[in-house]
Amino acid sequence: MPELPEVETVANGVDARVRGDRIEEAWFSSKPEPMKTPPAAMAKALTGRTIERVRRVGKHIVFDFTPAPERDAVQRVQWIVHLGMTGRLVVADPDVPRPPHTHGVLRLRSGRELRFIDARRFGRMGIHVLEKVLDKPEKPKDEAAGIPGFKGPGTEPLHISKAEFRQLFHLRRTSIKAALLNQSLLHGVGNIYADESLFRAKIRPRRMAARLTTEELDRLHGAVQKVLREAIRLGGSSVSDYVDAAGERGFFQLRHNVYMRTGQPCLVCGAPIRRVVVAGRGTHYCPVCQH
DNA sequence: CATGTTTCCTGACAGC
DNA sequence: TGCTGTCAGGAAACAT
Repeated sequence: MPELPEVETVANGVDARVRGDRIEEAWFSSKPEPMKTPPAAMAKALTGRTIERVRRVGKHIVFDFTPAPERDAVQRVQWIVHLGMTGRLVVADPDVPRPPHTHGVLRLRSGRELRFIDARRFGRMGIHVLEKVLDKPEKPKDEAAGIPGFKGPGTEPLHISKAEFRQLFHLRRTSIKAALLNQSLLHGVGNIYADESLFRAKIRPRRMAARLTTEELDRLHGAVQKVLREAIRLGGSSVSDYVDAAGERGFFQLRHNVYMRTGQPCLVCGAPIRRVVVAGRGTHYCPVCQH
């Protein structure tokens, strides 16, 4: 399931393939509304735009378009895609048959197609309208993220400082696992990387966030960043059917210490990995290494 | 507001 | 073989 490293991999792959390309035609299925923006309105907003850049914000994929003064005067937009659980963005030649559950197709000037495929339809996409950007030419208030326009709900885990990280969690009266999954706090950590980070920080998932010591929070901060960076380097984790824009699988699943390793020996101490449900999610941890 | 619970959706897989 | 039932899980909607 796509979390920050997978989304980053997909966004980079799509960017490399469609940057500078022009959207000649857009189509979206009108199945039980997988979109925040109605399909027809979204197609209209995208048609004729030239893709300037594709990038990741939290678990969202953001499409920026090259300035088009006349259209922008009416409304400047970005296209936001969330892959949900099984969503895939794939660049393909039109003669390659569209797989089942294809819910969106952008026909590009290069002749290729950008396709959105999503079996479970937990994915979401929509048009993000930027506010009056023309009047105020891009004040770079978000220099760290370097991003005008769409912002995720929470803080970027790769950029957050130790102090900020402590502050985010130290008053939370909920399990640290639930807090890590809360996207309005940290934006991008999902079930896999929450479990893997907690293992590396040697913290049990059910511990209440507010009861963690400063050292533990600092350890967790380091673990989250390390795990995410390493996963990005390996192209993400391919557990169910995740693939990048070229259809390639990632390799971080080979480095998992606990996720989906229930009953198997801990790679550090040999104790069997335990699985419980926390915050409604399957949660994996080592009962010996984690306290 | 903060936190917990339910819902959406379908492929995969267990059990008969 | 083929059917039925259960489960997974991100995030929004709803409930407490």
